[in-house]
Amino acid sequence: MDKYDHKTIEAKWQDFWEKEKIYQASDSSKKPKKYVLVEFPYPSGEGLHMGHLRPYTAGDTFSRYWRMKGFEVLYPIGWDAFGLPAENYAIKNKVHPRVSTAKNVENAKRQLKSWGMSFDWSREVNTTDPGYYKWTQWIFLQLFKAGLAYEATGLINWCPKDKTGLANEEVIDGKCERCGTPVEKKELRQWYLKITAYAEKLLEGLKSLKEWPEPVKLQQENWIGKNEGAELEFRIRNYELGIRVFTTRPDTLFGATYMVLAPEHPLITDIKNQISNIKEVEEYTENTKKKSDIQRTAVEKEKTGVELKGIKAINPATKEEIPVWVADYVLMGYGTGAIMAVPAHDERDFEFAKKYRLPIRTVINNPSALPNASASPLILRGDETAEEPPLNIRGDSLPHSLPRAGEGELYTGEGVLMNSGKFDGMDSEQVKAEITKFVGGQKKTQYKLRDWVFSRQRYWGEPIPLVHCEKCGIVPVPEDELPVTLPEVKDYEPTGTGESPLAAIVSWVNVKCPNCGGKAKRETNTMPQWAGSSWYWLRYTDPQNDKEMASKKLVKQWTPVDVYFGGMEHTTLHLLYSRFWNLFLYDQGYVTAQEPYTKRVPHGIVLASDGEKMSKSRGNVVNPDDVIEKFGADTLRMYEMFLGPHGDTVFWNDKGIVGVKRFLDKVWRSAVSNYPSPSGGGWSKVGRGLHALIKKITADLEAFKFNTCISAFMEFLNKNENMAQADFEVFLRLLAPFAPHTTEELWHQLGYRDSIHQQLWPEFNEKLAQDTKITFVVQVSGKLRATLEMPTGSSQAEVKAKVVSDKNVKKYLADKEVVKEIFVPDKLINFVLR
RNA sequence: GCCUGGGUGGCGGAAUUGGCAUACGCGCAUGGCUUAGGACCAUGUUCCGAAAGGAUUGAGAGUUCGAAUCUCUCCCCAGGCACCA
Repeated sequence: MDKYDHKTIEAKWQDFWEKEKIYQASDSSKKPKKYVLVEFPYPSGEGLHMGHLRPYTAGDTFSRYWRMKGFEVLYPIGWDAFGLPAENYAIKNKVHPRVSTAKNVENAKRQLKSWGMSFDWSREVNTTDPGYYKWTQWIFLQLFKAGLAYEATGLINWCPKDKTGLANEEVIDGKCERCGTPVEKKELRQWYLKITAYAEKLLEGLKSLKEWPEPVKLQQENWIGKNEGAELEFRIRNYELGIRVFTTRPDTLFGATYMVLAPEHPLITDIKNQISNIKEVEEYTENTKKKSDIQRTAVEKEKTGVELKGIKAINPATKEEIPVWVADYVLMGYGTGAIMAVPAHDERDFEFAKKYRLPIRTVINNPSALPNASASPLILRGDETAEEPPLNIRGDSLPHSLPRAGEGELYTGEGVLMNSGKFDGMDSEQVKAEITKFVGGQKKTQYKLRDWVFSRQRYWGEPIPLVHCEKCGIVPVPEDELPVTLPEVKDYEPTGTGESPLAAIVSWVNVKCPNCGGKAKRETNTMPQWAGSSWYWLRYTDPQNDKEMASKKLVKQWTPVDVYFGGMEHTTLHLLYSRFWNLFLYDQGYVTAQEPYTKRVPHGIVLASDGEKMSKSRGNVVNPDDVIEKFGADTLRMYEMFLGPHGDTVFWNDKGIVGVKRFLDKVWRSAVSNYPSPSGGGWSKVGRGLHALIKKITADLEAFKFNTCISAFMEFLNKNENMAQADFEVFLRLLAPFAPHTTEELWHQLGYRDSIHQQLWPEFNEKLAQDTKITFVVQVSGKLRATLEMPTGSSQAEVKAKVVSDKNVKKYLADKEVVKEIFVPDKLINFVLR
């Protein structure tokens, strides 16, 4: 064979690997372990796409590398198969999701095998398998028993197209994460997981994740959104209840000239009969409800609000009576749903005060503002108690006590207090605690993270294993009755009323209470798709266990995951959720690692060559199956890596692939023409360069710089087309994780019987990896004037002696005085002229 | 608006972290092989210039013997968050 026939060869070795089971991870191995994880795919009808190839190839290459390094590597795969597409397909075509899913799994599995992935198929899991979701339900029950799952009625995100509630994390830019439909707010009874109880631990844990990329950690940190401040109470005039507010700036309390309640704030209904313009207020709050989140939070939008006439709050610091407003720029979901407004020191309050002519009182001195008010006559300072009152434009003195409505200056920084009674002259940063104490408030930590809306009004998900009993209330299904299996339904169509299609299966819904035996109904909501993936890496360690989620011994043996390849888009979804579940299971003593993933390696997205997302409607999809048909898996894998750095967005471009194909053909030709018969052993004359190659490939692999590995291979082969056979064998071993089929075939052609993937990774000798000669850079005043071949380790004197005789350099040095000479060993010599 | 990345030939990208900018690949050009080729092989290919030489890493400044790399100002692109008090 003088040409590499990828179809025959790749199929042949895929069968061989499967038969020999060389990629199965052994629980009883004496070798040190490594756990390589890739995000398991959703088996869609379209099959796997280029986007899957990127992390899977990286994980595969890495697994192969670690196996050759002598580790027992666990590289498992499974199916995240609950979810909407299968269900929507069922609605349309009346095919049970179980059936279509099985078909899609079959196809995706064929694809993964054709890519030459070294997965351990004996550990395959499927989230829709009752033997799997039994344990998803079991974990839910543990959360429930720990008080971390609760039912509540509240305003939640609702996707009108998918007809289900959504978690906060599933709303991207105000739209449904799955289908892109603008999300609405709906008042619904929902199950929540109290992820907020783990806010601090999730934040704390990030600090221990030394091998996570900073941007990923930062994004999670921002999502959790910790904010330290104070909770203060403002009394309402002639009323027993007060208004509690959260603020990060208690130091500006003296500047709080009004208050704002969120439109949903319960106080508005409580004091309804004291509000003289209640009609106007209710009209406003009703209007707000109708608006979508997108409309409500649009930045360009001008702020609106209505004053609660007849209501006055009392600023606890100044004892002044201040107006109370309702405005939709205050959100019910954060803090207490009410704020103290300090227009002089908060941008939003400033804007609002300007519009509605509310008083703006400066209480923090802006150190960068000009001290003399007359120097900037347009800026009015409010009720400063300076001895000489500031001047307005006409030069008149201003009234002393009250700030002029709607006029003033905005300054949001820290500084020295003014107009703040006994706190005047103190530093704003230091005075925060004191002022909080002065008005009887408390220090308070707020998080932006919200509890996880955990129920979905859809069919194709794990049933929530709870029962509603008329007498006992909510009762968990006993653990020995798990799993609560999904019943067959006639109609998958979501009802849209906030009830799941399961509610219509009377025979399934009506049960006896496990507690009292009385009449009870099953919970009919299902879990979100994120449930199954929140613990799947644990199941891989012990996938057949029907007594436990996974045996503690095996969990301890394999976890944490050493390296987890996946997408940036899961940073505040799967990655956050699974860390939460793991932390919980850790606290309960079921898992041994506090953090599930030691290292996270994100990949860039694969876009079409037109720079757009690959999509059927655009017609720019490149199907990996077609590329494999034409070029083979090794070429596809290597080209995908060669496109660009693993973390970068890459554009698929059909044109460049021939470069990688040519390289592999060249490897093939080189082998077939140079080494027709088996022999081997020892190092040869190109050994030096080869040591350098081993060093380079090893280092770049460890740093996930796959693209430069490929260049290094190409460069080496270009220079050493006819290397000695022993060297070629080393070259093949280095290339094996990248081109598993080609290298396996050539390895066997060289006479070996074992798989190349079970060979050891080549070691390099540091001394031999160094060049014996190096090219010196000769500069005159920092400009390159010559280069010079010198033996490694040459001294300054040796280099100089050789350099000054160089014609070119002489020309530049003639009649000039050398002020300074810079010598960098094995690199450069620079003559600085006057 | 805020927070992250990033900006290098015609294109994808490389540069041992302050020391030969443009490796490797695509494309293109010329030549070879071929009945033919959009196959393969060889050579060349940052820009200006006939050459000597000069210029060049988004723009501008600075530090340094020396800057793609460090500092400052500005512009642009991608991603995340966004009326979060």
